[in-house]
Amino acid sequence: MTLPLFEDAESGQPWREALCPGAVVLHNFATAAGATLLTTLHDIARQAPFRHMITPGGFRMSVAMTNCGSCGWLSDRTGYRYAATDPESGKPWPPLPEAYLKLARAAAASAGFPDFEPDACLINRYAPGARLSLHQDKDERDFTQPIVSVSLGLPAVFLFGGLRRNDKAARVLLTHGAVVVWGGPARLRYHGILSLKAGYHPLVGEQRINLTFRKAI
DNA sequence: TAGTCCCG
DNA sequence: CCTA
Repeated sequence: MTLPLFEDAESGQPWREALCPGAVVLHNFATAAGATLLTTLHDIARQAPFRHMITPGGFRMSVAMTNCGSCGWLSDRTGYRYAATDPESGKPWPPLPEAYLKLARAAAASAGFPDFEPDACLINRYAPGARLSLHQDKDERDFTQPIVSVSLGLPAVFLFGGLRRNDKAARVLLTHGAVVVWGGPARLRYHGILSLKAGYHPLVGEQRINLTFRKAI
């Protein structure tokens, strides 16, 4: 339950970094589970391929996305929303694997959110140069449920801002296995990812994968 | 006419 | 620029 506290990011040992009330980074929390998560990811991506969605403004997102779970996050010209089916195939999104659910619940509980029941997992793939500018996650119904974000592969700089877009954002390096959990007073904080720097990760290759768990409905 | 998770 |  209580995670050991280590100050050495390179040790492979878990350690926690508090960002603000309601938000914490659990470094190396998912490092051991990484290989299993990625094997399962290949099955999901075969059923629901990664695609570059279009924002309501008509712009192509640099991050490639897919989903698993009973609903998935979508963006197109008409706006942002959750939907039970993949518009590319008309079929339901692949189910949320039990291993994903267990990891998300464990991370949430470790961060002080013991009753997290995610129904959506957005899967983001960052190639070098891909980024996500500052935004809020506010398409979900219940803001008492936290956000759980799992990083795999290449490291990326996470921006964690305030409740207004112009609030100064903290910068946190998220390496393979890091899990960020934010909820409560931090639930609607702006966040984003800086342009991914090229590199090679032994397990994931030349990319970064992010799994974002949410209770959408 | 507000919102906009784009790029510069 | 769109659309809601």
